[in-house]
Amino acid sequence: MLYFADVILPLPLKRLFTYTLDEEQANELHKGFRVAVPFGKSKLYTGIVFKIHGKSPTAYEAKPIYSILDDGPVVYDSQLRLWQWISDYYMCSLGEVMRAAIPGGLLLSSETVLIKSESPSADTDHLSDNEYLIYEALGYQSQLSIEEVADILNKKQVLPLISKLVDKGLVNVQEQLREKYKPKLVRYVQLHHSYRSEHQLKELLELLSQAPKQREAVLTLFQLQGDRRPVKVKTLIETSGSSSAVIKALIDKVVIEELFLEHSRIVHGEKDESVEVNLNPNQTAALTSVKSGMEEGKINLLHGVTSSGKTEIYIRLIEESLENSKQVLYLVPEIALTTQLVKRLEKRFGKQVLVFHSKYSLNERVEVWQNLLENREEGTVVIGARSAIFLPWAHLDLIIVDEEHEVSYKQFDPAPRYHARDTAIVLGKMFGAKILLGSATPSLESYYNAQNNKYHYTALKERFNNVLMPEMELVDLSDKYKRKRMTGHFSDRLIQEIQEALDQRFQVILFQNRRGFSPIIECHTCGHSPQCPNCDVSLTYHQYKNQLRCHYCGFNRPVMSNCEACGNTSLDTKGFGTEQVEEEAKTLFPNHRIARMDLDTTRGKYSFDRIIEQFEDKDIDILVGTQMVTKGLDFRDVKLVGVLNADGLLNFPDFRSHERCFQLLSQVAGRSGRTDVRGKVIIQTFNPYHSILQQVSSNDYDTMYKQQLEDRYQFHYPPIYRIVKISLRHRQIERVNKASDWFARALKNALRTGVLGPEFPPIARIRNQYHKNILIKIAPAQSLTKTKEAIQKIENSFLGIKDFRAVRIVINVDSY
DNA sequence: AGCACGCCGACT
DNA sequence: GTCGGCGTGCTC
Repeated sequence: MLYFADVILPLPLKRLFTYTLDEEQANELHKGFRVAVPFGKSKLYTGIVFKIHGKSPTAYEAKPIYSILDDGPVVYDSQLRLWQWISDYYMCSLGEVMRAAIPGGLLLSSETVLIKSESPSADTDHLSDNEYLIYEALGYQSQLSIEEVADILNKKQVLPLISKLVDKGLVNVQEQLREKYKPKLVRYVQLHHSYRSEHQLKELLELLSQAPKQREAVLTLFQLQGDRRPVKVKTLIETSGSSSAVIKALIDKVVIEELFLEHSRIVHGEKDESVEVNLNPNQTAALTSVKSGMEEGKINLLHGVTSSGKTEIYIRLIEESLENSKQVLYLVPEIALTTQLVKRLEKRFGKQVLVFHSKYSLNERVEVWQNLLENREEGTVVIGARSAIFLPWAHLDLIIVDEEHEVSYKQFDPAPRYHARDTAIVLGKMFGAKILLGSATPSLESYYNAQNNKYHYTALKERFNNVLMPEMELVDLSDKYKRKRMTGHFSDRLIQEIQEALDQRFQVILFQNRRGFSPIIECHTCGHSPQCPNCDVSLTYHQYKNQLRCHYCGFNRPVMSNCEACGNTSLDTKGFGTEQVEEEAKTLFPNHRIARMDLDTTRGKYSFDRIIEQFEDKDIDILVGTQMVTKGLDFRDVKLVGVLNADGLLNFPDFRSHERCFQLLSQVAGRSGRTDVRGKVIIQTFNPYHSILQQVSSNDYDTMYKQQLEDRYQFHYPPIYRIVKISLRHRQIERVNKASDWFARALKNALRTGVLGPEFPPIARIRNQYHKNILIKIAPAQSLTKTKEAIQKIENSFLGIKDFRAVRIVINVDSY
């Protein structure tokens, strides 16, 4: 009997790869195990076993696997089914799903190393200089990596030289598997076993009477070691007041022995039994409604305005699942994963809380994964960003998708371009889990489903503790400019309100959805503005480094004082970002502490938390920020929120821009106000009569929904139609044009209707590559599966055309 | 995705 | 003459 394993490799390749197994391996190996397999020219990859069977491949001879890496599955069957669904639905390979799903730390990769041949032929005379250099280096070092060889020789292409050395029998090459995950080891000590009894100890202490420090350390260790457990070196040093030199001396004398124990990197917060979660009548009613929806087996949408207390409802539901030792997935958008929220859950659920998040290190993510594999039967709640859907769930009981409308739930690049909310729903269905989507401003998709009775809908319209909705004021910028009532980008109204809030010792949030100082530098004389050499965009001015940067390719260069086109010094800035707002605010309010929160100031793991903490502690009076400040923050003392310019949000060339503008502004607005003081929101705009801004200021979700839905009907967009975007790109504009024309024509032939383009996107060239998009709109009655099959077929023929093969194609299902 | 092979221009 | 640029093809 022959055995074969179909293996998923973490590569963007459509097919699986088949390897042979011997009898023993076939008995040990199962679906979902990791294996190391040779692939291509003598490289080892980590793969996941997808299927074990006895059908020999006919077209080629399968290679044997290199080794089995696990004694239990790392990915469960249900996970693999989810992978398959993602691969089918989002039109990507299983390998791409695998790469997104498995934490990098679990993927071993191999490295080719050079080692000295065991029986070196003495023939070193006929070596070239370079060959001799390498041969000599191997005399000092037992092995050399390819990179090291390249470094020694100071050139890139070294493989021909290496194969010459191999041919001459002087060196051998070997593949070495490298484990990336490293358990955290902590240094412990314990008394040597010959000093464990009191009698032995006494003798020892006498022996050490000449060394009081060591004596003291041994005594302390004996006391600490009461139950014979090893003691952390750190603890011993702290309690005994000795130094590491003393410890080392004792280890050298074999009085104590050192050992290293594995420690978990998962830090648990303290459970606080005294914290009570009391629901007000509105919340209780909402909870009852959600539960009735769950009993009907429906997906639930909880529409709760900011500060209405959705989290307490989540906590109640989580509690019930955990009491039954079930698992809960609590999805949040990346930037909403704040320490505040995690702490709150930890106080309630203690060690049952796990956090899974992209700012976590490779090792930390592996440990969360392993924790779920090892504690299958325990109640656990994982709070995580979108990739948490891939964790090895065993008995998922409840999925909460908070801020359900957030666009960041959709992965943009690379594949799989999945939507975490939609995928979570599929995952939930697989487990028969209860599903709750929560938002203050639901996506049109979810609200539409609720309206059509597909989802169970629950509204929570009152803010907690009867906090009033903030008062909204639209400020007409064109009028303010005309009447010279502007100071920089601040209108007199905004300055006045800020001053008032600050005088009353309240805090202020200023929102500008653009980082940097000002996007564009423009010459007043000739109108020229510096462009990126690689992309079709103007360079963005960043003051803190006095640099012009491209946000698309990262190109940067110093700022010149003269216009490079006409030589005049009449350079001026156009548009503005958070940096400039911060600077102007500092000039306007020199006696107050002002801080900025955007991508540039929150790069580190804790920098985000630090700013939040400072703001909470009232060490910051005015916080200037991008949309980061809109997420899940709960600040007690913010009275005023100022939106510097709402127009940038309205004018995005995207069918969702109005919806997104409403959501964003509603959320910033929600940051202001508290029980006794009504908050205030000032929105500066050139379009004060724009319907979206009117709807925001009157807090009218329903009108916004109706109007937007009408647009979506009329222009064939989601949630009525489905869309698939196909992007093509290549360095040569001609090739992109020809290829996309061909592709679009083939699509039009196959689908008849709903194919738009090809068209250049607003930024046609990025990183020296020309882009062109084709949009497919799929009518409600049209089969999604059949449409995708047609696209797939066309892509396959496309790849068969020599001239087109070099053109990159990206297919984005449900593109945002 | 990697990585080799093969074909071309530009330098020690 | 070699070095390294990229287009092309293959990986069980």
